[in-house]
Amino acid sequence: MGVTDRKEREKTEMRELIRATAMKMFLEDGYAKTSIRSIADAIEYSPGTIYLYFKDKDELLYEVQGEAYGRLLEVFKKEATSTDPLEKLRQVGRSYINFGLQNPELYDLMFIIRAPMNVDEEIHKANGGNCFSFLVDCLDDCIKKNLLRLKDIEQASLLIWATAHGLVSLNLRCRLKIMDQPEEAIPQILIKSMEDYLAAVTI
Amino acid sequence: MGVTDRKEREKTEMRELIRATAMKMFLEDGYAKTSIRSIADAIEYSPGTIYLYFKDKDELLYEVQGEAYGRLLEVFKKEATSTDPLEKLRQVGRSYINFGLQNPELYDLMFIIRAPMNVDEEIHKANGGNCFSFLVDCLDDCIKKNLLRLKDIEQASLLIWATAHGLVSLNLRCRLKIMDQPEEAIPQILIKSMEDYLAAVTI
DNA sequence: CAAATATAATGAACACCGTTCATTATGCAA
DNA sequence: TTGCATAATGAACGGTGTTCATTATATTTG
Repeated sequence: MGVTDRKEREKTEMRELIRATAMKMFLEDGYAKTSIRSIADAIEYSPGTIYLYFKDKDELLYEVQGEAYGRLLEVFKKEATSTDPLEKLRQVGRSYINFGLQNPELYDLMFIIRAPMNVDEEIHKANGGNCFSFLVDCLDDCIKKNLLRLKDIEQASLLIWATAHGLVSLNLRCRLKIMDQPEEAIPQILIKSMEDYLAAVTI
Repeated sequence: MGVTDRKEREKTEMRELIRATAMKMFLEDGYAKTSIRSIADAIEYSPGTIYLYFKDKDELLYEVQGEAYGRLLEVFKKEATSTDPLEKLRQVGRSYINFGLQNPELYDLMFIIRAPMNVDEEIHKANGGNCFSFLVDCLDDCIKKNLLRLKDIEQASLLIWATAHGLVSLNLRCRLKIMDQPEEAIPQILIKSMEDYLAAVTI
């Protein structure tokens, strides 16, 4: 039965088309401003068709989230390559912040947007797990070699992630306008802050 | 003309009624899930009436934000009273995190929600300025007495705020489910993390 | 090949949303 | 009491996510 094979292939292709289109539109206009209707328009299908391939808009979000986490992990692998554990940690920090600054809508959808993944934590572990592991492994090296003031790996990972996320997300929500800094200076300030932070926790 | 006085009083009272009702509903159900219609319902007026007192839903948000910042500042003043600058800093950190954990919807609306304050930065400075100043003053003491590894006050304020915000907001968005920790343990982990962080940047 | 069937796509409809505005009701001044 | 300014209304507009009876298409069967 070559027919059922083709059918299945067509089905996954259609799913892929919707996913890719959604990704593109989320990236450009953000999740909230991208409507199911507009996605349907873009692929020249009717709105109802989307629902034959995805349960709801959230499922589309999860799918795109997965891809986004994949991209972040790729960035880590490409940019955090130092053999010196501390330098590698600094590279991870820089990469994370740059990723957030360069892909604001993607970052939003990965870490800030509200979606009921509150319940389904498995999806989320799978999605973000690899990225978090990269950080944990990196810190593991540093702590084992006694390079940091922080001793608990999980707690240290949480702290460093929280700091980087705090910097990026406060900026994305324009909360740094409270400081007297020009717009253009912000990226460097964030990077510098992260580096100062890492320096402070380094022995 | 006592009439115009009363008119004016009634007008501000109505505005206040709407604001208070909105505050209550935002706190309970969140900003997104609270509709203008439902606010109108609650005060037994028609939806259109709201627009006689507020330009749009965002203006209502700003108003509530202002009150929320006021509450946070009150918490700071009440809970961060130590004369020891470092202990006071720790108290601020704990208060901030507890505030976020105990008022998730309020925290959301203050720091996470997207609203076009992107343009109007003055509003925001006025709103959050006092809270930020409290932190800055606190840090100023610490740095002047050479108690911290961080030397730039503004950068240090940014870092500490970012760390606390990172911890709270990652938790609010359930991103900490990635770690193998039971739900109940999270508050203590966040507090402990913040304390460990402050300890690490303390000389 | 034709008819029957299974599958895919449709798009109108539903219940919401924020917002506007012509219409109506109200309370005060003349 | 009449006229008028002000306040309140609620239907209407254009949007949203989502559902589902209907229609079109493609495959299998007789």
